[in-house]
Amino acid sequence: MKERCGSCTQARGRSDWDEPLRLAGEGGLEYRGSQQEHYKYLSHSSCSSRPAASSGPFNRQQPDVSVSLRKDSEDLKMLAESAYFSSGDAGSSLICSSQLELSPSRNSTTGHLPTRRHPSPASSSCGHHDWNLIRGHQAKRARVENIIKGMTSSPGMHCTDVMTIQHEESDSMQENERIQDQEHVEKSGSGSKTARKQLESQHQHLRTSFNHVDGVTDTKDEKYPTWNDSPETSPGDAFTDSYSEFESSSSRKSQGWKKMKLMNHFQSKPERLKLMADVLKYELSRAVSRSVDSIFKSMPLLQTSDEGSVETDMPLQSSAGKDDKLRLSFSGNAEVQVPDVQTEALSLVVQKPRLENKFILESRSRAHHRTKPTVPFVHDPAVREDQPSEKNHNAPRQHALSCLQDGCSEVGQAKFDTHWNSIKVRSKVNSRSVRSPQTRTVSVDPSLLESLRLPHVKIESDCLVKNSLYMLNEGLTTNHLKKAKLMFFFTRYPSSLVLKMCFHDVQFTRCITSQLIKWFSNFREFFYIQMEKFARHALVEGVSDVRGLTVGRESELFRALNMHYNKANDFQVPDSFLEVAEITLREFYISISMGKDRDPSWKKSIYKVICKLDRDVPAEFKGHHSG
DNA sequence: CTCATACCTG
DNA sequence: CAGGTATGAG
Repeated sequence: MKERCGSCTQARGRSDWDEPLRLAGEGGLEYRGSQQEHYKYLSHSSCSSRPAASSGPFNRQQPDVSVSLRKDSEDLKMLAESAYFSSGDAGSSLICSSQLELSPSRNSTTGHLPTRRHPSPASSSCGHHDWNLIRGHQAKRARVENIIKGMTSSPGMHCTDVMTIQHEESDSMQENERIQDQEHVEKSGSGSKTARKQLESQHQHLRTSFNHVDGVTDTKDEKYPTWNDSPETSPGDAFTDSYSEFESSSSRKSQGWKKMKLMNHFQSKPERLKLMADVLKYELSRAVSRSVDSIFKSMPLLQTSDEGSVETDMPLQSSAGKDDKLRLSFSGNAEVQVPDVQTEALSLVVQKPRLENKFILESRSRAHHRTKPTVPFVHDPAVREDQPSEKNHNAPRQHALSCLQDGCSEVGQAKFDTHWNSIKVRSKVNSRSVRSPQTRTVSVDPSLLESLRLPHVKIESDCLVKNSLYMLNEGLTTNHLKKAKLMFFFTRYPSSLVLKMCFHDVQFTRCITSQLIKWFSNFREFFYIQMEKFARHALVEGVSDVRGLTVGRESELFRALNMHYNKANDFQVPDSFLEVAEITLREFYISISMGKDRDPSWKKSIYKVICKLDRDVPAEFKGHHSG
C-alpha cells in the first residue's frame, strides 16, 4: 500500500536530501512528462471536463497552471541552481574568504589601520622625531580605530585583540624605552641631567608612545606576519613582561635581545615606567571606553531592528553592503572589548562550535598571540534575496546583522517575535539544541573593568551575544515549524535548497534536515488526507462534476487546511494554494470516481501532479524570520 | 546494500 | 508531530 510519487521520490530523494550539494532540479523535467501524461489521462477520463471554452475555476486554472508552472519551474530551477551553488560551498569557501577578509592583521596591506607595530630599533629611531609631531589625539584615534578594527574580527578574537592592543602599547613603550635609552646614554655621556629633564623626557616619551601607535605601521607592517605566525617571538615581548605588572595580563616571555632592555627598564626607570603605564592605562581606558560606549549605544537597537546595525563614530573600514559577516563580527567583538584575557572566552566557548560551519572559537590557550581571526559563519546563502521584508525593514538591510535577522530584526513579524524565546519543539533534535539567549553570558573580569576605569560600560551580554552569536540554531523551534507550515502554502515538496534558504539560521545537520523533511511529509500527509476525505465526501454527496468542486477561502476544506497550517490565521494564504488545493481535490475526486483507489498506488499519479505545483517560496521566507 | 519516502501508529 | 516500518529506486 505504499503509494508514492515515484518520480518525486526519485528526484527529491537522494539527489536532494542525501546530497544536498547537488541541485535537485531534474525532477521538474521528469515530472513534466508525467504531468502531461496525467492530464492526458484526465482528459480521457470520463470525469474530466476541461474544455478551454468552459468556464469555472477549474478550466481557468488547468491550462494556465500546466503551462505557467512549467515555466516557473524552469525559472525556479535556474534560480535555485544559482542560489544553490553560491550557498552550497558557503560552508567552506565563505569561511576561507571570510577569514581572509577578517584578518587585516594578517595582511597589513588591507588596513588603513595598523594592527600591529613592531618598530625595529633602527627605523623607530629614525622616525622618532616625526612621530613626535603627530598630535596625541590622532594617536588615540588610531588606537580606537585599531580597537574597532579588532572588532571586525571574529568573536573568538576579542581576547587576543585586547592582547594585541596591549602589546601595541607595550611595543610602543618599548620602542620609546629604546629611544630613551639612547637618549639616556647620550645625555649621560654628555653630562648633567636634571630631574625636570627627566620629567620632560617622560612626557616626551609618552607622547612618542602614542605617536608610535599612530604612525608606526607603514614601516613595521612587514614584521607583523612573522609575529602573527610565530607567537613565541615578538619584539614586544620584553615590555609585555614589565607591562604585565600593571595589567597582569600577559604571560609572554621575553626573548633574545629583549632581555637586556628589560633589565634597563626596571633598573633605570621604574618610576617612569610606572607613570607610563598609568598614563597608558588611562589613555587606553578612555579610548576603549569611548569605543565601547559608542558600540553599546547602538547595541539595543540591534535587538529590534536593522536600525541596530552597528554604527559607531569609529570608522568601519571593512564593509560594503554585502559583508554582513564583517559587521557581525564587529558586533561580536564589541562585547568583549574589555581587555579581559581570562574570562570571556569561557563564556563564548560555551557555545558549541559549529562543526559544519566551522564556527570556530579560538582556544584561550593561544591567547598570547594573535589568533587567526575566526569567522562566525553566517549561513547566509549569497544569492539570497536581500530584499527588505514587506512588512518592515525600511532600514537598509546591508546594515549587517542582517544575519541576525532571525532573532532580532523581526519588527512587525509578530508571529515570529518570540523566536528566541520560543519553547523547544518536542523532538530529540530540539531537546539538545535550541539556544536560549539567556543561557549565554559574557563574563568580564570586574577587576579588569575596574582597571580600565570603565564603570559606565555595561556589558549587556544577552543583547550582544544574541546579536552576535545566535545566528545559527542547532535546533528547530516552534517558530521554525510555524514557518515551515506557512511555506507549505507555496511548496509541498521543498527542495533542500529551499529549506536551506528558508532556514538558513539553522545548522543543517542530517537530523535537522530529516526533521524538516519529516515535517513536510507530515504536512503532505495531512493535506492529502484532507483532500481524499473531502473528495470522497463530495462523491457521497453526489457531486457529479469536478467543476462543482472548488476550494474557496470559505470552504470547509480550506478552513481545515488553514487551521492546520495557519492556525493563528495571521498569514494571508496565497490564492495559488487554493488552486493547488482545488486541483488536488479534483484529482482525488476523479481518481476515486474512476475507482482508481482500488489500486494500491492510486495516489501516486496525484502526487505527481501536485508536486509540480510547487511555487517558489516568497523571498521573505528566505531572508529572515527564522520561525 | 543505502537511502528517502509513504504509510501507520501513538 | 515523531517513531517505526515497508517499499522501491539506485
